[in-house]
This record gives sequence, structure tokens and C-alpha cells, in this order.
Amino acid sequence: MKRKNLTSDERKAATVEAVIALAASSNPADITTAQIGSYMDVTQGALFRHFPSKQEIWTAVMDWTANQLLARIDKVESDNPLDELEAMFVAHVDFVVTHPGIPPILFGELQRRGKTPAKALLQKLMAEYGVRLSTKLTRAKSAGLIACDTDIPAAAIMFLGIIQGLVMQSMMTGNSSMMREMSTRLFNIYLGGIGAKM
Amino acid sequence: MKRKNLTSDERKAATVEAVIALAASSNPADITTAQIGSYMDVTQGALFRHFPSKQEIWTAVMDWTANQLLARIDKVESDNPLDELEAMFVAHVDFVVTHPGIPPILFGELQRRGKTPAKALLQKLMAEYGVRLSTKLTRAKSAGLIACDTDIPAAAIMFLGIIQGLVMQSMMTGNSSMMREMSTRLFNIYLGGIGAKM
DNA sequence: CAAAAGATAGTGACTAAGTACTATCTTTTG
DNA sequence: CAAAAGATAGTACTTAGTCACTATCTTTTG
Repeated sequence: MKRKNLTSDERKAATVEAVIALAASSNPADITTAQIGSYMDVTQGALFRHFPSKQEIWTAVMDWTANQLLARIDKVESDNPLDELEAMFVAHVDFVVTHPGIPPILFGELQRRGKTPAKALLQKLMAEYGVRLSTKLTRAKSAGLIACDTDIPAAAIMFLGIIQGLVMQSMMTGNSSMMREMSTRLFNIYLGGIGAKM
Repeated sequence: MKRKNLTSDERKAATVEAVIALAASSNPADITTAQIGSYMDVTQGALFRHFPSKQEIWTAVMDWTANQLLARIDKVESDNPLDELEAMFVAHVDFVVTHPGIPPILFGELQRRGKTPAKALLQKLMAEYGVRLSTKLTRAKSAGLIACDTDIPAAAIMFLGIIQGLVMQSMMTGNSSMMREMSTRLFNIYLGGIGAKM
């Protein structure tokens, strides 16, 4: 069997992919460098040629995730802020459904004590997400599309919370296909909550 | 130094308490039997006199949690189902605020692969919680207190999701005191979402 | 009722199985 | 052929779980 050498960048990308794939079927905290290596048909020691420590692998994973998620929710474009919010919602749910390992990774990172680089990236991601939500909600309010007394910070937390709840539900039942269908039903309730005129 | 022997039941209860306390300041997955023992001023080996395995400790913790949480949300009593829902919401948030180790524990257990006894208990807890929510929402609908076309399953998921989101937010900022204040703001949006007449 | 006997809780040193990470040698590749 | 990627075989350390023994508590019995 002939061995295939990848460039350092390729191997880094493959590593991130491997971690995300593994996280879909095992607790992120329990993923070992040996498992990551074996997933890529590479020995465990080879990882340390590209990452100085395991923690750096998590940082790379968080970085990839943040970029992917923000890119997806930034792709929405409409002159109606409510349509944009719905598109963000759908894009986010879609991202999670197609990458079931991501939510456990985020939670695992969130639980970590102290401020690791990976956790800092996660906080930055959430902050930027929040800005986007607030902006669109404010525009919707100005346009008279939602109730004029809408509590925007609370509405932003709620937006993310709904997705959270969905993810949790699907992890509990092990059924992630219900997410897409349920997401529109949840979003309808959300629209009612912020007094959207339909 | 005189040694204090506890009965097996007392020691089990103390262990559960220790685990919950430790989970407030460190990742549940990283809690070792040595840490648990040291928290109670007992050696690590002593734990295995009362629990056959570490997994059984987690099961005991889940059992305690499920009983506590259900007891608290069952205490609410009113002739107005919406008031009951709000009281459940407040009771749940209060439980989480006073036991900050619980959410990480639940999420850690949820991530575990396969069906451990602890995970089964968690699923049972959620199922029972869901029943209570559906019952109250149905009563509210019959009484005309909320919109007659309310999507009850979605509303039940949403109820839990909001709490999820709150918890996540507080874990991110490390500020859990904002939870109580924010919870009423979120609940107001929720009421709007299910078309509550105010 | 006090002392012996038995039961139970806790100790401390150990083990076996991992873990992240490293030093050195080998293969691939431009 | 030289530089980069991977293999091999480690190191040093951590972890859940074990076990023979000891301290403490409870029950029996002369």
C-alpha cells in the first residue's frame, strides 16, 4: 500500500474534518489523538508535526466553525429583515444538521474553565452573531415589521435559544431529521413573540 | 484527627452533593474520583465501597437532579395555566441559578454515546417535563387564554429552549445573576409567541 | 450492662490501561 | 538529493478500579 503524503495545510484541514466527524458519534472530550489519526489513516504522532498541541487542534476546529457559520448566515440577502432572520435561522439549522458534531463541540468548549484560545474564538463568534441579530431586529422594528416595544436583546438571546432547544431535543431522541421540519414551526412562534405582522 | 464514618446512604448523598459542587467550577468530564473524594475529605478508594463504578455516581446525580427539578415544577399550583407556566419557568431558572453545576452535567450526559442508565434517566425527565408542559398548554388553549391555533409540541420545545439559551448565555459571560432578570423578559416574548391575551 | 464479636466504612498502596507528547528513523515528493 | 511528512517506539503522567488491612460503629451475649 502506497503512502500518500499531504501538505501541512491539507493535513490540518483533514484533521479539522476528522474531529468534526468523530464528534458526531462520540463525546468531544473523549476524542483522542489516536482516534483522530486513525480516522485519517495516519499514526497519532503525525498530528504533532502540524499542531504543537492538542489544544491547537481544538482552536483550529473552532476557527473553521466560526468562519463557516458566519459565512452562511452572512449569505442571506433581502430587503425584508424578517425574511433575512428566517433565512439565517434556516441556514443555521441546516449547518447543524449537516454537521451534527458541531453542537457537542461548541458545548464542550463552552464548559472549559479558564480562557482557552478556542473558547475566546467561540465568544467572538457569539458576539458577532448577536450583532447581526440585533441589527436585523432593529431594522425590522424601524420598518414597523415587528412590535415597536420589542425587547431586542431578549429577542436575540431567544433566537439562539430556540436553535439550542432544537439541537438538544434532537440529541435526546437521536433524530436529527426532525429539526428541519420543526424549525419552521418554532420560527413561527418566534415571529408571534416579537409581534411580527403577517 | 478523628474520622467520621457516615452510613452508606449518607455517603452517597454527600457524593452527589460533591459532584454537583465540583461541576460548578470544572468540566464534568474532567471530574476525577480523586477530586470527589478530596472534596469530602475521604480517599478516592472509599467511593467504590458505595458505588460499583464511576458511572453509577453519574446515575445517582441524574436521579437526584430529576427528582429535584420535577418536585420544584410540580409545586406550582394555580387555576390559571399561564400563571402555572410562568411559575414553572421561574422555578426552573431558580433551580439552575442555585445549582450552576447542573446544566454542564446534563449536557455532558446528553453527549454520552450509547444509552447509559444516567442518560435514560435524563430522557425520562425530559419526557415527563414535556408532558407537564403539554398539559398546561392544552388547558390554556381550552380556556381561551392563548391562540386557538397554537402549535403545542413546538411551544413545549420552545419553553425548554429558552431556558437552554439563557443558560448558554450565562455560561458564555460567566454571569449567572443576569438569568433571573432576563428570564421574565424572555417569558414575555414567549407569551406573545403563543398568543397569550394579556 | 459491659465486653466480645461481627459488620461496615475508610485507608493507602497498587495496577492496568490509557493519555498527550517526543526523539529518532524512514519514506515520499518536488 | 534535500526538505517535508509519516512511522515507530518510546516517555512521563493520569485515571478508574482493586485489595488487604484498619478504624469505627452496632449487636449479641454472659
